Amino acid sequence: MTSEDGVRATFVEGMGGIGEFWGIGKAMGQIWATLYLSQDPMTMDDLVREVGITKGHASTNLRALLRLGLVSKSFRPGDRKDYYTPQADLWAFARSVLRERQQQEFDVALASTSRSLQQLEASRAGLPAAEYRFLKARLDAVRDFHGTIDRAVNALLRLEDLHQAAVRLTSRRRSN
Amino acid sequence: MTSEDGVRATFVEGMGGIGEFWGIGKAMGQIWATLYLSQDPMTMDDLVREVGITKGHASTNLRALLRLGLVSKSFRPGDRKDYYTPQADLWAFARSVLRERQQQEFDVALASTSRSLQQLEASRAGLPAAEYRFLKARLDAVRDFHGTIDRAVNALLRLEDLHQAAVRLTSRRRSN
DNA sequence: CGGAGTGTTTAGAATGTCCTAAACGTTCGA
DNA sequence: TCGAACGTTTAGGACATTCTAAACACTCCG
Repeated sequence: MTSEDGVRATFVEGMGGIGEFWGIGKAMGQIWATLYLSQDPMTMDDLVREVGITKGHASTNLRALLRLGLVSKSFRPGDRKDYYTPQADLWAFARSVLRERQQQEFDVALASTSRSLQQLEASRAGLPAAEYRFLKARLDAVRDFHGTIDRAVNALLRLEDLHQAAVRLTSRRRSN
Repeated sequence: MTSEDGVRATFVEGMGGIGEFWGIGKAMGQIWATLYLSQDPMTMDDLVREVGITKGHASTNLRALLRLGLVSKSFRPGDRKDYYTPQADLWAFARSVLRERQQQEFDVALASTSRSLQQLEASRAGLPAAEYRFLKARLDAVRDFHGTIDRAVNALLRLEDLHQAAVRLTSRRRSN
């Protein structure tokens, strides 16, 4: 029980909240935060002790973190334990999370809108012309909107240095 | 039961998913979608019928939608019903949702990180110098990161035409 | 072999969120 | 004043999610 424990506890708790908020779960946030404030790689047992979750839960969440590239695993000769290291580059971290969310969003949104448009065309004959035009215009607007967002996010994700883009965006040059 | 019902059902269901995904809830997404595909303002009873939720639930979610500016309310002389109209400008819609999330995120993230930093300073005397420097560096990195993101999002929110920014971002001019 | 050390899987408990049903309050017109 | 129309609030049920506990599988070493 050293004197910096409060520091870690506060930060870990906060990252738990952020993890929930961004849809990656409280435990994942807490695990990542714990690793992030550790000078050395940690084992699953270390995490079980420090985060206060069970081994099984740690296992599941570590696997998810590995899949997202938010944590990496390493080994030591003559030691059967796995050692975990956090992705400490916060911009890479953000890119991973954003990429994941983008993927999910894209699936559901694109599917429903384009399917609606197909159905609209299919039933065009049975509709009043004004109704058809109205629905077409609205659904097209959604599709265009989504397409633009999607391209913008992908452009962001392709930037090797997201940080630079953010700084540039912040510097309020009026470009017109 | 006209032939375009499938169109609406598909889209409404999809927006329900998107609402969940963005943390505003399924019902809010569905209600907004229903209004968006209606040529005329709708009453709460209309929505109860079309979306298939109860009056109470509709009431709660409509209030939330109003608060976020995603829906607006109007009246007709000699008619006690409230009439609801969707925010049909999708860029304004996105701005509202983004603003809301930004607010929440900022609260939790800033609070935990800066509190951690305070605690770190408070317990500085009892810490090995190397440990102090390590924690300070990591927490500072988080705070800087968060500050940059926060400024970037606020810059986006201030743009009167978010669409233009997205289009510009997409057009991949190498600016260095 | 057998047993200790490590990580994974799973059944179910705990928790939180969403939604309904119904009571309630208010306003308006007969 | 009464009752109908409309919207709000609330108690609780249904559901999904998250987490625990414990069984399980694998590997290595004595």
